[in-house]
Amino acid sequence: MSKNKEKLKKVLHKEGLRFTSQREAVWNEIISSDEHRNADEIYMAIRLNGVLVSRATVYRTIDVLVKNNMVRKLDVGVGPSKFEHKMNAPHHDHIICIQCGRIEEFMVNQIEDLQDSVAKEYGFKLVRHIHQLFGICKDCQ
Amino acid sequence: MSKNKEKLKKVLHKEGLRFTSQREAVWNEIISSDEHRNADEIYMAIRLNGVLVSRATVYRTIDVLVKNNMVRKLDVGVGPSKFEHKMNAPHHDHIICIQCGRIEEFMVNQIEDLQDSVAKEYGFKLVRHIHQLFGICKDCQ
DNA sequence: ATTTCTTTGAGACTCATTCTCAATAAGGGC
DNA sequence: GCCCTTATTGAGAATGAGTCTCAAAGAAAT
Repeated sequence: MSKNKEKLKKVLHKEGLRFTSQREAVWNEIISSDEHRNADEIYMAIRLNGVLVSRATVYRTIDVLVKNNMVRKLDVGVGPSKFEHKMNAPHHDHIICIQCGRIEEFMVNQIEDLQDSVAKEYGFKLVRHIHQLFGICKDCQ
Repeated sequence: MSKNKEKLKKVLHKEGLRFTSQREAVWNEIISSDEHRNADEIYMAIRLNGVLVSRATVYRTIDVLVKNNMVRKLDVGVGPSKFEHKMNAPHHDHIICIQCGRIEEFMVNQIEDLQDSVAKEYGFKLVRHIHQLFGICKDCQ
């Protein structure tokens, strides 16, 4: 059994949820690409593969994956949220072009550390963060 | 004429928009409080003051104010967006409790500088950013 | 095999936000 | 002030992402 399938089984078990072919199909579709896709795009991709999974199940499954840190939810400021898997991908944040929608990934250790300090200072136990820079990319300027 | 009214007039003029009593009412309501309120709360507050402004106008006006950096839009992860004015208020970002919804403000110069570096590195002209830390506050832990 | 509990799918529903369009009001020129 | 042009407004319809419902189907337990 693949490592990814293992991972899914483990998380579902931890959540007290059953391993089903639908949930596997959603997870497989999400890890099959490094694109930032919305729920509907993921749903359509699964259908194109000939598998029948409802939109509701796609949303429900994504929720579980996001909650368990396997998928990141991305609010791009306009339209539906986008999702990306976090398997083997190092942590990163995003810089987004407000003209063309282009998304680049960035990661600065110093910023991560400073975030931890802020959380500590305010007595918060940090769960996640959103850090998105919006601007005009080189091509659109 | 108050400085705030001046500011609104200037921005509306710059945008080629007219100065109207409705837009003034929305702006006045927003600067009257330092709370983080959603569009509907702002709408209701205006009505309580006896002024009649439609929901559509509240949304339309907020859009202009956000675009012109007079108001900050806050996506708190669940439910409607919240808004806060930026008059005389130094720049800050937010740390949000995912249990009780409490919002604290923080500001770290070093993070701001690092953001600028990232934008520069990727060739982006930075327009705005979202930086929100989500966690469990002291009281909810 | 029977019971129990979870999951699923189809579509209804929610609710923040945006759109429509006829009526109204600003702003500029006279 | 009065016209004229053009923008703005309000009421409610429309949109659309996401969630919920509930009967049918499937898995697990006994």
